[in-house]
Amino acid sequence: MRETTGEQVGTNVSDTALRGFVGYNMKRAFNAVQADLTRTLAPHGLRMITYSVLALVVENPRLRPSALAKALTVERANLVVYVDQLEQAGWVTRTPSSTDRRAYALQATLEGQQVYARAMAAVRDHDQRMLGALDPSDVAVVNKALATIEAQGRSL
Amino acid sequence: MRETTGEQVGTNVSDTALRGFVGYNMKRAFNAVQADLTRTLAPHGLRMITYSVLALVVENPRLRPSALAKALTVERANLVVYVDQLEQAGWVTRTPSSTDRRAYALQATLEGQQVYARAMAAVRDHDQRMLGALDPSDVAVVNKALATIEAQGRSL
DNA sequence: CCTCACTAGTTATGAGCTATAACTAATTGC
DNA sequence: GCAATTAGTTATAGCTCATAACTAGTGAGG
Repeated sequence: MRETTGEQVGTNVSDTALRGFVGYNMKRAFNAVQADLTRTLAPHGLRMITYSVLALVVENPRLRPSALAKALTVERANLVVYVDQLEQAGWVTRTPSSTDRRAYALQATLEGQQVYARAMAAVRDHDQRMLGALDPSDVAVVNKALATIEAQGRSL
Repeated sequence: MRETTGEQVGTNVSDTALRGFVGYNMKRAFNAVQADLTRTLAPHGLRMITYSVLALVVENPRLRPSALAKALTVERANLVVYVDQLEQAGWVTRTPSSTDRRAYALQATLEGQQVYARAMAAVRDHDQRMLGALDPSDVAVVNKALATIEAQGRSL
């Protein structure tokens, strides 16, 4: 005979109310992804945000910090710190703009490009690891839905 | 004639490499969701995490902090602070366990349940706001996929 | 029954991400 | 030319997450 005065102690804790919200599922899934991605990038000397910054700099030569901040939806003030770190690592350079003396052009050094290429391969593996159990068509649906949700949120 | 020595300045910044990763899309979408949800909960005196804690306490009477931490995948050490805040607000009580003198039983006060009910309604609106543009069948796919990704991540 | 490993809850601390305000210098619009 | 705006920066603060270390209580084996 089980007592009814005891406490919830096992794994039978109900979170059905929260599971109904996409935000809750997103947070839980993202935490798991983030943990694995952080482990994946650490050996390359990168974090999620610095990896993203490096990726855009490689992909968009002579990118301006302000454009970069806008593209990543990051505050310019915070971006400064990320670029500082990449610059100190010798992977990104700030060269004064030839047309606007307030602005800089960001560029990846050769070493920065090599680090990025290696990290990119590791991230690809990570992505496969996280999505291995998913149907490719579902992945497409998820990516599209996430983009839609993002756009919806930005418009508020 | 456009000069080719200028910097990327407009909205034509490419992030196609990153867009291929679910983690990147998840982070961006989640940031948007989080921003709106934070605004939604603030008037109720709750944050995302304290709302989640309150929800599970309401749903699972006499829940133990350790079981709660496990259910939310949160460190016990951090949970203490969240419960402290809910207790100080008068929404949750800690009563000593009758069977284990180390443990406590968490319970929502009447006021806690009322706050939760009001917040729940607001969160439901928020959820609708974020998902309004999505096909209901896609939402189901997304929720299932997120749960799968989460489970995959936890197994690493 | 006594020791020892383990568990529940807690405290303290640090790192990382985000947001905001305030500042300098340069540009642009009127 | 002057005002408003923009680019980059510095400083700061709040929230989340992770870890270590501690106290107190439990439980299993000898």
